[in-house]
Amino acid sequence: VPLFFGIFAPNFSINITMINITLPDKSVKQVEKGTTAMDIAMSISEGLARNVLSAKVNGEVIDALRPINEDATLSLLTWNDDDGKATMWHSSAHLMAEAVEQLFPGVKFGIGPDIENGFYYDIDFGEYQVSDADFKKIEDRMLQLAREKQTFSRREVSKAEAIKYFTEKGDEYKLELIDELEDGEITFYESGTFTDLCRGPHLPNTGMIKAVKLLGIAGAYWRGDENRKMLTRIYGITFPKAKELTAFLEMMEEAKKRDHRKLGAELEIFTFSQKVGQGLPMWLPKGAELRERLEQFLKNVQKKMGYQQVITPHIGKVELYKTSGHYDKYGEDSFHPITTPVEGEEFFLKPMNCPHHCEIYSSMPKSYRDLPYRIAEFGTVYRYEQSGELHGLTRVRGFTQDDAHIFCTPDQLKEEFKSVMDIVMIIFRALDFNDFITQISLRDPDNTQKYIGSDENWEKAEKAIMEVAEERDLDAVIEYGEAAFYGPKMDFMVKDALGRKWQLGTIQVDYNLPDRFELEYVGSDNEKHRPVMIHRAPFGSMERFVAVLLEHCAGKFPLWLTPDQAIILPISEKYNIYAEKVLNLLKNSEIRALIDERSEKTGRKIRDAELKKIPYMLIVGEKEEKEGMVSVRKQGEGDIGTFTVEEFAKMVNEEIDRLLDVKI
RNA sequence: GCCGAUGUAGCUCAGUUGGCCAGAGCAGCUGAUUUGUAAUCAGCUGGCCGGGGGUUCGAAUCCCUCCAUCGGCUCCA
Repeated sequence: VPLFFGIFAPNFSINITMINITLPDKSVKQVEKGTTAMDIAMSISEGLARNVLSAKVNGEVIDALRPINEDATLSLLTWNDDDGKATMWHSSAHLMAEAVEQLFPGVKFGIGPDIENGFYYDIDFGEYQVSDADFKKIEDRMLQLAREKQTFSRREVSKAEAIKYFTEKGDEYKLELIDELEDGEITFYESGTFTDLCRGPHLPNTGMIKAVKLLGIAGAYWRGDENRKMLTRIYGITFPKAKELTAFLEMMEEAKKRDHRKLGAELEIFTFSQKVGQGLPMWLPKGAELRERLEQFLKNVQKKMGYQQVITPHIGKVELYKTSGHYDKYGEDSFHPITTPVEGEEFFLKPMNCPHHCEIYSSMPKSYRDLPYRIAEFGTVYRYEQSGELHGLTRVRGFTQDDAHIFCTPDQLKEEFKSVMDIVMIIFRALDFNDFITQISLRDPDNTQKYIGSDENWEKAEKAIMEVAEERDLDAVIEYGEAAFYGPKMDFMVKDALGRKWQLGTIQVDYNLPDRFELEYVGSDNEKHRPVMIHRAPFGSMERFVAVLLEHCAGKFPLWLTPDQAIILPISEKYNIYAEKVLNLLKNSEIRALIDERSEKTGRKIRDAELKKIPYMLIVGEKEEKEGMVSVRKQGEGDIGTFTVEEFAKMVNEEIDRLLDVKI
């Protein structure tokens, strides 16, 4: 019917069915059935129509050229909408596939979706050897095809027809995908010489793609399964304007400057050595001092919150990990045990601190009056990570967790969880971390038998976590089925300079280890009971935290944390003695400072201090010496005036107190 | 671990199709200069061209292999 409709519409106007389209501003347009989003855009303005990438009809994103056949709400999607961008990038994946297929005939295609920043396509290149040297060629062909303004034509096909097409083409990957689809829900999209199995939606035409950049090439296992064939994944991004591509590339360059690996070396925070081994960071003096300040800060908070510090060894007998259950799960895929030469006893480098802490718990009998029992340790652990996984300080083989374990009764769980969350918030605030994601991981409600612990306890814990998040006004993402088998958890995630997410703080409820270690306490009823355990690490690990912090503040650490808070710049060597005097006064006020005694010009000393991101520069010359003052320059801001050393010290300490204003 | 790329001085990079003792800027050291809010000048030091093996009259340049790094995949207690 729709086919005839178009042709004979004028003669049958009396039979035309009208539909109501509600636009985002709530206005309603009455149009003929079969009108497209593009038609409606055109009726509003031609300029708008030129920018429409796709449309959201009754909540579903569809092609702007697809007929609408019933009353609907409609939003026209442009580059300013995430869904619009997604359409552009998904179509770009097709465009790239078309270009690749023309340049490398016979290649086979896996999947090619849009992603957060662009798109990729997984391709089996067969005998071809492709590398980023081929990018130029592919990009040029893509632009050439884009200029042809190819349309994307959507076609519903039967399963048999779909199978026939890809059998003839010889693409087993598409056939596997089709196999999992129901007859009647299969659609093809055809653009230029390329036809793909695809749900859509797509752009009105490829001409809207004005700028193309292929970003990378990587192996990717078919369907994410490491036992299956590795396809070649090409990442790319496209834009409706060349200028946007330039801006994107500039942003990427900026992000690289924030890379913690670069900043960590420049600011002398940490280093790696091939001789020591990959993934084994070493903290340089400035980094070690900074880390100690972070640790001290947390220790102080924890002390106020009733934690006790403990210290445990770096190795533990194999039996310890058999009891904890970690041996069965990870024994093979971990660092292998070390053995004593005479007795042949086996020890593991500790991959976590909990088993040791459980043994501390049971070293003395506990009564309900001893709970909650909170023990903390900056525990260094070692984990085998596949070599390809290592990444700066964010993914290493040896790292220190700001670990603590809380043993409590099920009734105390909620209060304890809340106080742990408060610690996380205190830390995030002191470091000005406000852009983080909170994730709550709960049981899969349809599959509760795969979790250890009673339903009653799980429900209690899950309810407690949700309530705490709500009471503290946290906008948490809830993931069902993401809980560990031993308990629900809450994680805090932060993005790095390139937008990759890293998990930092974690709070986990555990019903498993108390069982395995047979932990007990005597209740008021004089009966033995099993405590609940909470694992928690507000920083996550010192290494990863400092890495994310470096990127977060682009190397400009908060004043209380930064290695050197001020540098004294004497105008000439004549004022070095006065500079020493200023330095001593600052030391008395617990301000970390140093003197640039080189015989350089002031401009040069300022430049170097600016590049080292030292927060305050104190310039001293004849005038300052005579008056007992310092001229203060703030990093990144410039001259802020002349002060006495005491005034300056007070100003700095007040600034620090504001940041560390911790109310417990 | 897998796919792809990279590896030249502390850092950023040059080194033409293999051919004289491997170069520059910054940093460092020495000296001169004594300086007022983002680079003073001069001289010098510094490299087994990631390690090992091979091809060649000759290798930083070509081949093999190992190591490390980078971007992904898979993993992540």
